[in-house]
Amino acid sequence: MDKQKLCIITGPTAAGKTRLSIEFARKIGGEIISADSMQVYKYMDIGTDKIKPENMGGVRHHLIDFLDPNEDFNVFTFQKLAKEAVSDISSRGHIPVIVGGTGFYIQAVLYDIDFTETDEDDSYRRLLEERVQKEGVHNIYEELMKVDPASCEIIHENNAKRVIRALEYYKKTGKPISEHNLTQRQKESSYDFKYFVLTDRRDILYSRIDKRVDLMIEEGLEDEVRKLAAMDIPRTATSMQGLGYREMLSYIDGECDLERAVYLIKRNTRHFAKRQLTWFKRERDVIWLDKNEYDHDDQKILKEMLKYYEE
RNA sequence: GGACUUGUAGCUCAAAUGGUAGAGCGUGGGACUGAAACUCCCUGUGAGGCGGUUCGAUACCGUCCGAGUCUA
Repeated sequence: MDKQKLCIITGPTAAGKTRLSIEFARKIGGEIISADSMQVYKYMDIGTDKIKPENMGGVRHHLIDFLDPNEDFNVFTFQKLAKEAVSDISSRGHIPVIVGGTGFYIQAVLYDIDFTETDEDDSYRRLLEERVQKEGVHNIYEELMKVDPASCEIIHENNAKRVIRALEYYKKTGKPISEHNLTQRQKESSYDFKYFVLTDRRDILYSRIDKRVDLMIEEGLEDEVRKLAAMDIPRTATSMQGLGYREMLSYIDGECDLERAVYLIKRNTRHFAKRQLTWFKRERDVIWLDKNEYDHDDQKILKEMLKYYEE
C-alpha cells in the first residue's frame, strides 16, 4: 500500500508561513492542520497571530481555536488529534498540510513518536517539583544518575524540567528514558512527506517580529490579556506561557511598565525564532526555503514547493 | 567664558594602592522525544586620539576630541 501523502510548512515565527500555506493548500487541494501549541486556544487571537476565518481562503483548518485556555495541551494530545485529522482529511480525498512552528509537535506526528507509556497521574511529577523547589535539582539529579546514567550524559543538571521527566519516565515504566529516546530516534516516517522550512535573513526576520509585536499592541493585546485574566485563568496555565501573554500579565500585575513588557515580548520572540531554527536545522529530510533566495516573492516560492510536491 | 564630572565589550556598568580587565543584558551557536511560544547549555581581548613619566600605564601627568552637570 502506498504511503499517505503529507506536507509540512514550518519555519521560525514571522517568516510568513500562514499566507503561503493558504495558497499552497489551494493549489494541491489540501486542508491545514495547525501545529501550534498556542493557536489551539480560544480567546487568544491577537497574541498568537491566529489566522482570521476571512483569510482562510476557503481552506479548511484543523486544531485551531477549539480549546479553553484553562485546559492543558501537550504533544501527546496534539499527536492524537493530528492523526485523527490526517485520516479524516485523507478519507475525503484531500491532502493534509501541517502548518505551524512547533517543531516538537511536527516530529511527534511525522515519526509517530510513542508517548503511550504512562497514565495521567502526575502526582510523582508534582512531588519532584516540590523537592526541586526545596532542595534544588542536585539531589534528584543524583537519583537519576543511579537509574539512568545515560540520560545524565545528555541532560544538564540545571535542566530541572528534563531531569524530572526522566525520573518520572523511569518510575512509570521501569526503563530509562534515554533508551526509549534512542529507539524512537531511529524511526522512519510512515508518510510520504515533504517537509518545508520557510526562513529568511536573520535581520529581516527580527525586524518583522518587532513590527508584528507593535501591531499586536495596536490591535489590543493588552485588552485580550485582561479579558483572560478576568476569566481567572491562572498564570501557571499552559496557555499563559505563551509569548506575549506572560509578559503582558506581568505588566497588568504591575511588575513592569508597558514599555518593558513590549521590549520583553520582542526579545523573547526573537529568542524563540532562533530556537526554532536550531530545531529545524537538525531535522532530517528538510527542504529549506530561504525567502532571500526567491526575492521574497511568494509566487516563486510556491512554484518551487509545487515542483517538490510533484516529485 | 568659568567650575566640576566623565569617556572601559554592541548596551548598562564593575574592579584593580600602575603589572595588559569582568558582570548583567544583547548577539551568535547548541540541546530537546507526554510542559516545547517550555526548559536548559556554551559563547567576550575591549581601555577616545596624541604625547609624557615609568622596566611597565586603561589607571598618574599634559593636551586634543566627545559627552554631561552646575554657573556668570
